[in-house]
Amino acid sequence: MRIGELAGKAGVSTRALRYYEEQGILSSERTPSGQRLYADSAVDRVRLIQQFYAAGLGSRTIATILPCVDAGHAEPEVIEVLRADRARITASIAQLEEAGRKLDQVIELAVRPDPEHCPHLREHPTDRNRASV
Amino acid sequence: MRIGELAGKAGVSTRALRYYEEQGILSSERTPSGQRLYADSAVDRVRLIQQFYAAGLGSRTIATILPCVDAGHAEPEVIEVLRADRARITASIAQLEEAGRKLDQVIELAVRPDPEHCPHLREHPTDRNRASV
DNA sequence: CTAAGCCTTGACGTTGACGTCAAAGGCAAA
DNA sequence: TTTGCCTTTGACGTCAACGTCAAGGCTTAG
Repeated sequence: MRIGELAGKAGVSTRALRYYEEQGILSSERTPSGQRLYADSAVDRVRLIQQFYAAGLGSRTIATILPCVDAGHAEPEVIEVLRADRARITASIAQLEEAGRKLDQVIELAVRPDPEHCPHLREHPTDRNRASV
Repeated sequence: MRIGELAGKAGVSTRALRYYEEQGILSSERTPSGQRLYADSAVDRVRLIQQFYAAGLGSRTIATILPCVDAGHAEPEVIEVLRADRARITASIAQLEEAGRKLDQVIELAVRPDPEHCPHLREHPTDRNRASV
């Protein structure tokens, strides 16, 4: 398949695909005239790349990881990199969950401004004491 | 406290603090000579801002959220924004968890290249059949 | 053969959260 | 008063993952 078809199937732009190749995380055959050709497996590969990007990993890291995915093994020092990124992801999740809880609080407070659950509302006395939900 | 002290206590750069003010998410008093002065509470405020940034929220969004945090209530349309961001965070967490699982697989495979758990290893026969963990 | 549509490389633009440097003024200790 | 560190505004730099435009070549239906 050529680049446009892959882009359509994987849900990314052709620019992105060329960028991935530039970064060494996606390879292609070439027709005699120089057009890129991809195997069907490239669709899954691109989706995997997208997933790693979504996890906050950069091109460099992904370029390190993908060969391990393919080979099924890795050098010890590379494994350390993998573990480090795994830890980063875990930490990111924790951060997100914490921020999510904070946001939930704000939403809860915003939706149901109940003074009972909101001590600091009394610090800024407004006309809310006359408001009845 | 002045900007340097706040930066130290909150663990960010002075540039970041000025940027926050520029974005309208952090306010300060000024000395007659124009230097910024912050209350002790600014430390927590900056940490909260950092947390929201870490959650992938942008300055604009944070500028929308913070007044709600302070006021303890919000307009219905703002609440929708909050919910939307909450959903984004939830989705991000799911993405991260999925990527984390993928990475775990890779690590597991890399650490213990056991053909039993790794069918595709046989597609690329190497000398691993003589390797003993 | 020719027009429409897909492809190529090259190169500059974008966005966000700052980094960094410059020139100047403020502040406290000696 | 001098020294040295802190602060100010302004403005340009950075980095990543692309977007976008340009000028031209390939491909295929008619």
